[in-house]
Amino acid sequence: MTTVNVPAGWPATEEEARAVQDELRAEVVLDEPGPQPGTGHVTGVDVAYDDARDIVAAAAVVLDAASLDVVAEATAVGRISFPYIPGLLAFREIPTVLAALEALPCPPGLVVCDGYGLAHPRRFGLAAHLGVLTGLPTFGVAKNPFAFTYDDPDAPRGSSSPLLAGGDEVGRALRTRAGVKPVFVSVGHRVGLDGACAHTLALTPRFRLPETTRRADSLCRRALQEATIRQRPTSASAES
DNA sequence: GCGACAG
DNA sequence: ATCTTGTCGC
Repeated sequence: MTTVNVPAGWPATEEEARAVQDELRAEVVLDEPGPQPGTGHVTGVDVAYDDARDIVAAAAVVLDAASLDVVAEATAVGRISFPYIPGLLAFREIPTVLAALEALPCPPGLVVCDGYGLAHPRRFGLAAHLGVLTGLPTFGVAKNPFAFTYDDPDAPRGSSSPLLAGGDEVGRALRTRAGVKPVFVSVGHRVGLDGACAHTLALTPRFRLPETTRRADSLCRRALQEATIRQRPTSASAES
């Protein structure tokens, strides 16, 4: 596991953060179809917090896209770099996520984020932001519709409906399990929406959420626990 | 104007 | 996100 500090010059206010989004938004690439589902590497990233101790832990888990077997993993911990403000989630997660990705022993391939890409008030959510900073293909899978609207997709797995911001389709509500609440897929960088949905279905053979986010979620929680224990030793850790 | 709102 | 044990069900 690696340790990171908040980058110098990292936005400190909402105004600065929004300005960064408005500037970087122009760098997003939307005209690439992206990698073929079921080939290469697919990497899940996720973050866990301990606000009271000002600690954030990120995890990156690389899966073989065909077998969904774990190929590699890495974690990073740091100080919380930004408060949670809807629309500015990326500034809270990105420094530690970048460190985890850089600690991987192999190329991440396609990166799946926990959150949104273009489905965002300024069309520049976490997945788009991470894609621009790394140059990697990225998309987001969120558990909630945020402030967007959608019609409930048909019950069968694979059904979908547009996720709408006003009149624009900014993503898709995708049913990954028959009759279960859909997930909300949106493009980040260098991947098309059809491809992102195909990848999401390939990553959900058994559960509503993609294996990438499930694996990254459990790993970053474990990393947070270990970081917390190191900071404030318990009797159990002191004995061994 | 106020509240809601990814994690 | 997080607070949180056992328990119901495939």
